[in-house]
Amino acid sequence: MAKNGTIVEKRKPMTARELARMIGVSQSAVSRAFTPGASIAPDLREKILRFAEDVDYHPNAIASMLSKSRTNIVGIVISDMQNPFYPALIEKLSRALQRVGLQSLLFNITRGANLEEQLSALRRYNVDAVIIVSATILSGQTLRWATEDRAAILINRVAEDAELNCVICDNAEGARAIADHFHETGRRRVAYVAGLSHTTTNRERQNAFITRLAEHGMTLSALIDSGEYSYYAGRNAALGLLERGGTDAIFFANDILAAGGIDALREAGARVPEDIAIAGFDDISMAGWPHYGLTTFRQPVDTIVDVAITMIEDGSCAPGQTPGIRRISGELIKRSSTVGPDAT
Amino acid sequence: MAKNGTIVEKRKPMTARELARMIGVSQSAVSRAFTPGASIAPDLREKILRFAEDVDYHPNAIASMLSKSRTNIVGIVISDMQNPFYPALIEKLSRALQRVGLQSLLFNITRGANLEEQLSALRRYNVDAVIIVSATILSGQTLRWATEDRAAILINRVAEDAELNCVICDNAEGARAIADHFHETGRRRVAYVAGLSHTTTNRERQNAFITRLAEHGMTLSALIDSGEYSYYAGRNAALGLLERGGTDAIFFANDILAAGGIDALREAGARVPEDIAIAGFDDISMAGWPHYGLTTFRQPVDTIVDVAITMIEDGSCAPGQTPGIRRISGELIKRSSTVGPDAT
DNA sequence: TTGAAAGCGTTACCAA
DNA sequence: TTGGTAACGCTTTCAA
Repeated sequence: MAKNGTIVEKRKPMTARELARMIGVSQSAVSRAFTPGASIAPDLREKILRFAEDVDYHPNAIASMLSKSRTNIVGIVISDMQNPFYPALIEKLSRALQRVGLQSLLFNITRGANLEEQLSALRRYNVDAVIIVSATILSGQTLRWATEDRAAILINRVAEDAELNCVICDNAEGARAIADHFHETGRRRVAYVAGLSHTTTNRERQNAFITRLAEHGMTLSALIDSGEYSYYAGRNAALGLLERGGTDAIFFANDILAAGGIDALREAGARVPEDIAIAGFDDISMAGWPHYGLTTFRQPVDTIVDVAITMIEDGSCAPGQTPGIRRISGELIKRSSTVGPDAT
Repeated sequence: MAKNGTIVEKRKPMTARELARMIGVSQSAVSRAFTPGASIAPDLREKILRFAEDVDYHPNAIASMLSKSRTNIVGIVISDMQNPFYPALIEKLSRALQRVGLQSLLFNITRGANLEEQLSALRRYNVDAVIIVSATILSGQTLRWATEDRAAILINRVAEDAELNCVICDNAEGARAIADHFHETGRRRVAYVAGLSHTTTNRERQNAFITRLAEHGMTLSALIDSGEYSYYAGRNAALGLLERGGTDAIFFANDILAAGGIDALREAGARVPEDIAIAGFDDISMAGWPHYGLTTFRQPVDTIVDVAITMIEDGSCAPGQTPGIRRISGELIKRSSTVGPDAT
């Protein structure tokens, strides 16, 4: 029973030295027992591990970090948890990292506030690697500062100056697939709705899409910058397009925009896909809900995560290595928002 | 220019000792300069900090952890990122922690796999506190193991044996508010759809709801355990209830279930709220979308986060303190899923 | 294979 | 207020 209100002393965990003394071996031996591949007799290791188990000894990771100057921690920098794509990505990422013995230190940065202050812990904590999944906010300069002298990977955006490793869905491929699909399904007057127009992600999708439209001889009926990747931004953009008229298909820069677009159009009395076909990008889980049935380009999240993890493990994203961009192929997912409910 | 493929040595960061030598002061002085409230002459501190800035010296947090045996890291244990409520909570939580100088180490646990292994880093890394926001998965035993000898807070669930600190929305209050609201709006044959029926969260909502129905003399037309807190589970439950008939209102244990319910009912031709009123719990952002207009009980997420942070800061969740349950009041949000689009 | 001992970069205590 | 020095708990030489 806890002593009423009294601060009970936190029992200090056992150290390797204490354990060693108990068993009658050197402290080095204990360290080796816990170091895979260390040169130690199998039975000695066995014995030490058994004892450790009994007395509930666990090596202190902090002390280990200090002497190895390796933390087994990767910093994950994120800014946009509103878009469901990111929580889903973070979830897979952190799981995959855990599987290879890495922990995720979360940096949820806030627009406007002092970024270097928010990210200073990234350097002080000596994380082994930084994974940046924030498509927005971070300027090239901050990016360089945050990743200086440290393994770093950008996910879902590319660095302006190609000085950093990037793992990214092939946005151009996706945009072209959407354009082709619109073309095949007989759409001719097509609009594009950007999220944040200046982001690399948006530019890649937008440029490839517009180029492909031209190649097909289709008309870009409108080009809207919705200002943010949000449901409501999608609604507004769609309503604007509906009012203006002359559009029979809309490609939204991502799914959450498209979801807003679909809802707004239907509420306004337009039929999707009969009057206007809608496509998105990402394939968040909501896109597959019967209510939306959103045709979209599925980001290869699993592969992206795998590639990133591999780069961390094999050191190819370490500082000093020449950085590169890895573009991963995605997949067009056709659903009822473009082809109607009776499609294959 | 990076040397082609060569591993460039990672420039080792400067240490306090080196900086001290440069300036001609003791290493202790450097440490004090960076320690708020340490006894050091203001101008000496000034001088040291200025020098540090110039040569880009930053105290090594790892070393500091080792000697202070304080990490400024809190472990956040989560398992259910599918339900949008949790990413939103995590986001606010991590931001609030950052504001008080704490970093979040993420533990994304997977059902079934060895939990102690997944959580072992929680102990090895000596996190200052553990915040558990996983409503499911963790058994009482694992819970105790993970939080042993360590500051810990459960968010959104209560510990079976009240041995842990809990910060939780007043589920009973919310459930009663929903029941009252159904009553006021003339509903009489009401169903309850559980997520995971055995979770404390569900039990609190379910029991309070059913009790209140009885007090109002209303009929519990059905009690369904949907098996998981998911959109599709909500759909199935709703369709089942529709087919069975005899229900004019449904209280879903959370919003994501309710969203599935609304979509499924409408697709099946039922009118919401005219034929069946729908209410949820949480008030995730989607609930406010015009398409759903979901009446729900808003969890006081900001307050929950604030209370949790305060408990960590003032040490009231430290081991040895007598733990307690903090229930925070929420707010009923009336929307069109119960009162129609023309409500106030 | 084993043990002793020197770091790793701080903080904290003790004199000065 | 300052500087010297012993922890903090591990990893990693270097000898044995």
